[in-house]
Amino acid sequence: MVNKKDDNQTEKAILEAADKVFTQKGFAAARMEDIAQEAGINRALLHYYFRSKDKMFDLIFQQRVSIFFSGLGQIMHSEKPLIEKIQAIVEHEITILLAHPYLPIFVLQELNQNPHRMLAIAENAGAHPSLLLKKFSVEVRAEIKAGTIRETDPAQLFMSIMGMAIYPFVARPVVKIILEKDDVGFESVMLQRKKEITDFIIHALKP
Amino acid sequence: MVNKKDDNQTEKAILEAADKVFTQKGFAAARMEDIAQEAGINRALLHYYFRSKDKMFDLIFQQRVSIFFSGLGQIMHSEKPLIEKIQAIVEHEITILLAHPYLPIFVLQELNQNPHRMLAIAENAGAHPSLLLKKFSVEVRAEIKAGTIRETDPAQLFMSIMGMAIYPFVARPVVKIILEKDDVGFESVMLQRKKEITDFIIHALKP
DNA sequence: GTCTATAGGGTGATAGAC
DNA sequence: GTCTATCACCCTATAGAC
Repeated sequence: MVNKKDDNQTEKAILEAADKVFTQKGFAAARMEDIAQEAGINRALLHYYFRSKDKMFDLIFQQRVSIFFSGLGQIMHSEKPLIEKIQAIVEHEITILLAHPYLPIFVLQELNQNPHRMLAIAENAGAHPSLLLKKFSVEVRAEIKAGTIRETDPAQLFMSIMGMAIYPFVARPVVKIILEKDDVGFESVMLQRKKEITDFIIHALKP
Repeated sequence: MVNKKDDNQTEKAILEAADKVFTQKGFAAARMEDIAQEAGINRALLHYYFRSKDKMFDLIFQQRVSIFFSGLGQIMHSEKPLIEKIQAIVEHEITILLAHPYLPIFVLQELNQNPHRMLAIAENAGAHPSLLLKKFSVEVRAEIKAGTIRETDPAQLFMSIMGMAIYPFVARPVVKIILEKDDVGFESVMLQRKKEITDFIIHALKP
């Protein structure tokens, strides 16, 4: 226990580097050399800490998926009234995606190639994906019955919410060109978008 | 010109195979061997027809982006009234994506890694991306001024339309689990979704 | 713990026979 | 045009010195 330099210092550096490289390039295009350079260390060290590229990737990927789902699960199962809940979802998604720009395209791309990974990981994260909609659906139907919102299919509504919030980040390079914005401009548009989406949905749901 | 077997028969087979493999795995993960097998031929033949993996990919990618944008451009620049135009966009996107399930995640993933490719290709396709919004914006503002729709930012509206239509396909594996559907069920939900989205937008835009 | 050197396997591309 | 054989390189992983 005497001669170790910064034990979990380098481990942390590696994890950050791996996250950056994997997230930006995807598993196949990412090379161990890229990660080592990004972390300022040697390739062999990566294997010393994490054995293999696959093991490293699984770790990173699981973390990323958790970010994507854990917060969402809490909101979905909370006791807020429907409109507030929708507002919270939108704010949460956009806030997270502003902090992690490459997150959704990375997760969705890797998931598309390995759909089975999804279940195991998401359940680990505590958010049974198939249960996400259950409570939400009940609440939507209750509001419809009470006449406070228009007749709508809960699943379709949920897809609309997620699509409006997440899609611009997935299509970021296209959006930047079409809107003629740089990164700063893009982020400012996404900040406005929080209120824009919520208003849009509230009006769309009016009876 | 006597002994050649099926000249553009194999070429066509290769293109189809390349499209399938590249679209499903992305450039980095796709191997020439995969494509050759899928086409029922030999690796060397791929190089005989298309020289290199890069050249092959560029070709496929350009075609895919064209599918994505060419039809959209026509609709955006047409003379339909606003609501009809929005309806046409939604129907067009969902129809195309039902026919090409892996298209958006593929295009968006590769674009994220090579944003510069975007411009050259999209302009080739005849749809200046930065002009896509111009006419649409004017029309939206006209309707607002006429009092037929609510005050809305055209760019935000456009992102909402595209997000609602495209996102479920990008997140297809997640959606299938959350909605507990198989492929057939997913497609039927997306068919319903055409009307769902249009209604949603019309209500959201009511003054 | 961290490095250098190298093994071992895979992949894109070409040469050359048919 | 289509195949087999092979080259040359790159990348993951490990062995071994410090």
